[in-house]
Amino acid sequence: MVMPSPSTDQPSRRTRNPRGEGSRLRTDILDAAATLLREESEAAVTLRALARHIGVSAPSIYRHFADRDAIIQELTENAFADFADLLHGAGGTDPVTHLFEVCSRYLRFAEEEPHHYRLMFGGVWNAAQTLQTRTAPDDQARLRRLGLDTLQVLIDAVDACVETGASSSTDATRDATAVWVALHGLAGLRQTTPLFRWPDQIEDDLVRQLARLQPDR
Amino acid sequence: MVMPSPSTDQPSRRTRNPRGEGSRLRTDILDAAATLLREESEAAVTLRALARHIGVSAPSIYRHFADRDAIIQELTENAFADFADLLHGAGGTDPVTHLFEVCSRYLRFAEEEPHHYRLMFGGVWNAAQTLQTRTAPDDQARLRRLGLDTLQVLIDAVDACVETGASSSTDATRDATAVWVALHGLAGLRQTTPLFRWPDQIEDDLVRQLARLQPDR
DNA sequence: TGTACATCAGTGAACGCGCGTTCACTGATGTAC
DNA sequence: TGTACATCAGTGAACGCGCGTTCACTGATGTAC
Repeated sequence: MVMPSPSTDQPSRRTRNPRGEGSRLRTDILDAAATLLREESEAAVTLRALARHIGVSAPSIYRHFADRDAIIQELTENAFADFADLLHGAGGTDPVTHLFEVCSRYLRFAEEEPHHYRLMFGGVWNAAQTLQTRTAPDDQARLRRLGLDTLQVLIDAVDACVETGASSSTDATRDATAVWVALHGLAGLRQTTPLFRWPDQIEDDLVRQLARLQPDR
Repeated sequence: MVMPSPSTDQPSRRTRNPRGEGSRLRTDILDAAATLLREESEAAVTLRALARHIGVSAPSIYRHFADRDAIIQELTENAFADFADLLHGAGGTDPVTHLFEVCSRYLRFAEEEPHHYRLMFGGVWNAAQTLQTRTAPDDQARLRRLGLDTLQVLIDAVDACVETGASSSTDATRDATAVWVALHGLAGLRQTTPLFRWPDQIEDDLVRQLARLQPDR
C-alpha cells in the first residue's frame, strides 16, 4: 500500500491524495507501522519514522490519529486479527492433527513476526501498567477479548480431541491454557536464546503431554 | 547503599568519597540501577536518572563505566547471580518437594522482580540482535552460561526425582527444559494478562506433567 | 457560464524534552623532596 | 617541618540527536449562486 517508491526508506515525496480520498493516508500509516514493527521494533514506530517512510510530513499524521498511542493500539488490533485468521485457517484431517497444526501455526507466527507477537502478548512486560496509563478502558477490554479469542481456538481444538477419545482431558479449558502457556514460553525462549540447542520434538512433547493425548497415536 | 538520603529521588548532593574510595560510587551506581530497574523499567535506567538518583553529576559515571551498556551488562549479571542464589537456596525434604520449591521460587522471582526477569530472559525480544550489536562476545558467552546455569538447577531437580522413582522421565534434560519453557510462559503471561482467571493449580499441573511425576503422590 | 467561497489534504517552522557523551576544569588530599 | 606537585573524585557547560506535538499557513479542488 505504500505507493510511490519500492525502496524501504524513500525520501521521495509521495503525491497528494485526491479530494475525498484523504483516508488513504490512514491506511498507508498503518501499513508503514506494520513494516517498521516487523523490521525494527515497537520503539522504531515513531511518528517521524512513519512520516519519513511514507514520504509525508510528520504533522499530517494527526489528521488521522490522535497521537502515537492510537496508532499502536490499532496496529495491535490488526495483528490480533491476522493472528486469529491464521489460527482459524489451520487444517488437519483429524482433531489431533488439527491441534498440532494450530500449535505449529502459533509458533510460526511468533517466530516470523516476533515484534508483532511481542506487541500482542506483552513482551512489553509492563503491559498492564501501560494499558492502564495510556489506553482507554474500552480499548483495554477489546484487546483482552482478542487475546482470549486466541485461547478459545486452543480450547476448541483440545475439546475436539476429547470428543474422539484422543485426549484424556477432563477440563479442556484448563489443559488448553497449559498448552498456551507452553507455546508462549517456547516462543519467547526460542527468540531469546537462539543458540541454545533445543531438544528435538520439544514442541510435540509439550503439546502431547499438556493436552493429555494418548501416547501411542 | 545509597547513602545520604532516604527518599527515592533526592536532589541533595551526596558527599564526595574520600581519596582511594572512589569505587564506592561504582557500587552506588549499580545499586541505583537495580532500584530504577525494579521500580520503573530498563528504559528508565539512564545515565542521567542514575546521576539524579545518587546525587552526582552525569559525567562522573564515566569514571566507572565505559558507557550505559556496560552498566546494563553488569546489572544483568548481578541479577543472574541473585536468581541463581535464590534457586540454589530451595529446600524440600524429598526430591519432588524440592522440584516444586525450585519452580515456586522461579515464579516468585519473575513475579516480584519482573523487570529483572525480563532483562535476564529477554522480554527484550530482540535480545539476540541486541547482544550481537552491542555486547562483546565474551560477555555474550557469559550471559548465555548464566542462563543455562538456571536450567541446570531444574535438570538436577528432575534427575533427583528420577532416581527415587518419583519421575518416569527417561531424559531429565529434555523434560527439565520443558518445565523451564512452561515456567517461562506462565511467568510471562501472568504479567501480561493479570486479569485473566488462571485455572487453579496450573503451576502444579505443568510441573507434574512435564516432569513426568507419578499422579498419585 | 463565471466566480466567490468552503473544504480538504496536507506543509514548514518551531517548541521543549531527555538523552548519551565530550570537554576543559576544580578543588581537596596525599606524597616526594 | 614546609612546600611543590601529582593524583584523585569529581563538576558545569555544552554538543547534537530524535522525539511528540502545536501552530499558522498553503494551495488545489469541488460547490453554491
